[in-house]
Amino acid sequence: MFADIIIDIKHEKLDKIFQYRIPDRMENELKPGMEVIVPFGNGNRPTKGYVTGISDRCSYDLSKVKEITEISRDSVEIEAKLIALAAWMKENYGGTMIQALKTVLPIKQKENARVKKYLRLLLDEETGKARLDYYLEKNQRARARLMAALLDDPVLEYDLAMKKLHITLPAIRALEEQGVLALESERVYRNPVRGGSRETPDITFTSEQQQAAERFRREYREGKRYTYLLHGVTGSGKTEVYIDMIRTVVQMGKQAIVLIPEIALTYQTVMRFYRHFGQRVSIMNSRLSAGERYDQMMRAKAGEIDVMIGPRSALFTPFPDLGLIVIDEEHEPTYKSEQAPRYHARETAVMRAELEGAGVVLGSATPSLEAMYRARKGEYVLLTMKSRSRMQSMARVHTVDLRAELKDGNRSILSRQLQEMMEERLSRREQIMLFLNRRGYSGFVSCRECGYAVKCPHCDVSLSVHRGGKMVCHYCGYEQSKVTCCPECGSPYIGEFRAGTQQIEDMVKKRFPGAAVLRMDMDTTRQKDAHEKILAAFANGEADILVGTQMIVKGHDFPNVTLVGVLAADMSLYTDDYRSGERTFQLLTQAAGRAGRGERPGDVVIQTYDPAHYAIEAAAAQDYEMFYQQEIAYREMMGYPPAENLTAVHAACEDEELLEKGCHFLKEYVLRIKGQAAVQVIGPASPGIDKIRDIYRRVIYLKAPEYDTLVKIKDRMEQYIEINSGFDKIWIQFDFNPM
DNA sequence: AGCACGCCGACT
DNA sequence: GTCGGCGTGCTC
Repeated sequence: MFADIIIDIKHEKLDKIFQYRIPDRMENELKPGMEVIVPFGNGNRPTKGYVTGISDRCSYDLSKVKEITEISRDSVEIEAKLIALAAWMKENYGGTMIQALKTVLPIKQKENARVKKYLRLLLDEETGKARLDYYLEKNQRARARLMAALLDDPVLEYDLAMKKLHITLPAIRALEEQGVLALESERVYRNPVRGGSRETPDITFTSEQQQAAERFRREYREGKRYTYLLHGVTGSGKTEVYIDMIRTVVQMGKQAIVLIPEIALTYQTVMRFYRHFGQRVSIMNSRLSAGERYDQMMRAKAGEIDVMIGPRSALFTPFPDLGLIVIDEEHEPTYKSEQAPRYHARETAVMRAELEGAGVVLGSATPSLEAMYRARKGEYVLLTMKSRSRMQSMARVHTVDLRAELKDGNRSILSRQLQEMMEERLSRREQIMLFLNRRGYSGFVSCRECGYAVKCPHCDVSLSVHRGGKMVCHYCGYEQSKVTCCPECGSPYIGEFRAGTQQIEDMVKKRFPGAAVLRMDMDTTRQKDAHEKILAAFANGEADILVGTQMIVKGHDFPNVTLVGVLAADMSLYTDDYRSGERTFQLLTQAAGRAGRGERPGDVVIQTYDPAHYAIEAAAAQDYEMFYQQEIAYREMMGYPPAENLTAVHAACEDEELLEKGCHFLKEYVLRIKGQAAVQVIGPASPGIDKIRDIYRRVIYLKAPEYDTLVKIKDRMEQYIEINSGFDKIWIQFDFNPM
């Protein structure tokens, strides 16, 4: 028997699998995920490695294969558990073990630079100079170069010295041995959370909050570890409940992870935790450098912190005794990874909790169908909070039928009712949010005579117009100047189609000249911190109206906002994936939740062309149950997740013909191996965008009632792809229950 | 990352 | 010729 092993050395060159023979005495014991000691390299020096797989065949020159020395028993528990988790992820989401390990283990990679290495000169200037002369005389140029540099600056950064001076390790080692310099490494753990007052404010719970927190506390102390789904309407105070639950866990000497969707990682959220847990809270986010993130992981491992707050990746914080994982806004699509392994944080959290004896709390105002489905089946414990805390009442929701509006001659994007209400709010100096339910900003350019749309030559997407008259591709960055006549038919009637946030901003300014308008979209938030700045400006009352896309409806409390307008509620319904209804309902509910967070009650105006659609009706009625029943019936009928399971097999290749052939063979293969299993194979189909950066893309869908069936097919397909060299140039990735 | 190998200039 | 520095390439 042979074991696949990855060597625990952080260097890209070694980022591959090495095979070792398994001695008979270990055969029964050795399992993937275990840490072992193996002889490595020419000197057979004992090296740490992780077992990623076991097989009875060996694909390497047998005479060169060595034997595993031993299983390291004193390996850190934390790592062993994370590796087991990685093995589970690899199995359930596809991809390689290395990819899985990389997502799970805090590997330094090139951000190693944060843990800086320095060269320090140990000699005084005089002896140093003498030394330099000696090296020059001996014609030892590398040493001389290094010595000269050290005389200029007695402490050099290792990386810098290597690159700028063309010095390699042997030269440094030589000087080290001669006692000329010392190789030092300094690790600077930084704590990104600081400042703020730390009075522990008393939380006054509503009875619903009380019930949820108490039930958790009781069951947790009894040693029960469940996955809870905390379904609480916007403003019901979920965060306070999380804090209380985490307290319960921390009091028992355990640690907690709080996952938040990236966008909501706001200063306020962190400060709320800071007030309760002080310096023992740390955060993770993309704004921290990779090195800083690594430092946070190390602090966690060393037991310096109790609570880690961060996006998806914080799920793998190496806590010594993990007690609880909280996933806030559980329904957010950011919890699904876009890179292999394409894991979902919710399922992975449940798995990690199981491996480590921890509990899980999923929180949302609009739970994902998946979570609610499992709760109804009894897999999760459902905790419900139906009323807003702090005596706020729910917003009133008005639906406006845009078709009727158009019939009555109003061609503006603002309905008459919305305009009236806006005027009223402006006169009362209250704030308004206008939400355009649409991704992107300005529309694409198309010809009104022949319908030709200007596309990117490298990608299968329309170019969009930016200020300054340029047309830009968002996928590859391609730019060209704006066309003045149609390249196809020569007609001069070519121009931007559909209104984006920018156009809405202009329009609103024209209609309400006295009002100060702020706009928030991809365009205005491109700079660092622009996001927070705009929101802060709006919260300070620097503007009366905030116009924006999705991003304005997340998180944030604006007590002075009493009117929210959803300009085109059904835009997100017309995408052709099965989650469009769910996404629309969630967005509308969130938008509605923005209104009336202060003392005054709020109003919400939903403008739509399809007021009878159940997602819009349910959002208008603020009735999750009604939505859930309709949506789950649809999913069950169509066999979509969570009722059944779906795998998207993405394939991409520069050669369109080769891709088509490869997909054909893949499909044939699946049809051949599936046997009597209830598997549906759909495609190869277009993934929506057929080409990005000159690389063609196709997708095959596999549908089956049981997840395991799909996992088994994935395993067979991975084998098939590896064996057949025809797939060498085709990039293939699996996506289980894609979002 | 660490080790051997081999090239190339310098010294006996 | 030989010695030693130093870059290169490989490690199951």
